[in-house]
Amino acid sequence: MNTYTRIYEVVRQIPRGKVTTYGRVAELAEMYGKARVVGYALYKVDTNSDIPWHRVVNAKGEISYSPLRQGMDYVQRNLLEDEGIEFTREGKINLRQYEWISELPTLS
DNA sequence: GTAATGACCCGTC
DNA sequence: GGACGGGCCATTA
Repeated sequence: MNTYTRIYEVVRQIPRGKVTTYGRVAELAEMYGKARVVGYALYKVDTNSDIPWHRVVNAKGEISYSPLRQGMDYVQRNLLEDEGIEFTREGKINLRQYEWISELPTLS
C-alpha cells in the first residue's frame, strides 16, 4: 500500500491553481514508467477525499474522465476553473502555463 | 494459482 | 502535423 501512499502524498502536494500529469506524479513518486498505477490509485480515491485528484491530468493536458464518475465530468473542470485554470475550447489545459513543476529542473 | 483489465506514456510509422 | 502499437505494474475476477 506504500505505493499508493507515495502517489497520494505527491498529489496532495500539488499547489492550488496548478496541475500535473500522471507521468510527473509517477516520477515524483519514484516510479517512472508506472503511470498506470497512478491512475489506478486515483481511481480508488473518493471524490470527497482530501486529495486534489482533479489537479491530475493526462499527458495531453486533458482531463482524464473516469467511467465511475461519468456524468460528473463537468465537476472537475469546474473545480479547476475555480482555481484559475483556463480551458481551451477543446477542453484542454495549457500545460505550458499550468503544469506544476515541483522540484524538477525546468531548463528554461 | 492464472488471466484480463485499466483516470496512462513513449517511440515509431 | 496526427495516428497506431507495445509496454510498464498493480488490482480485480
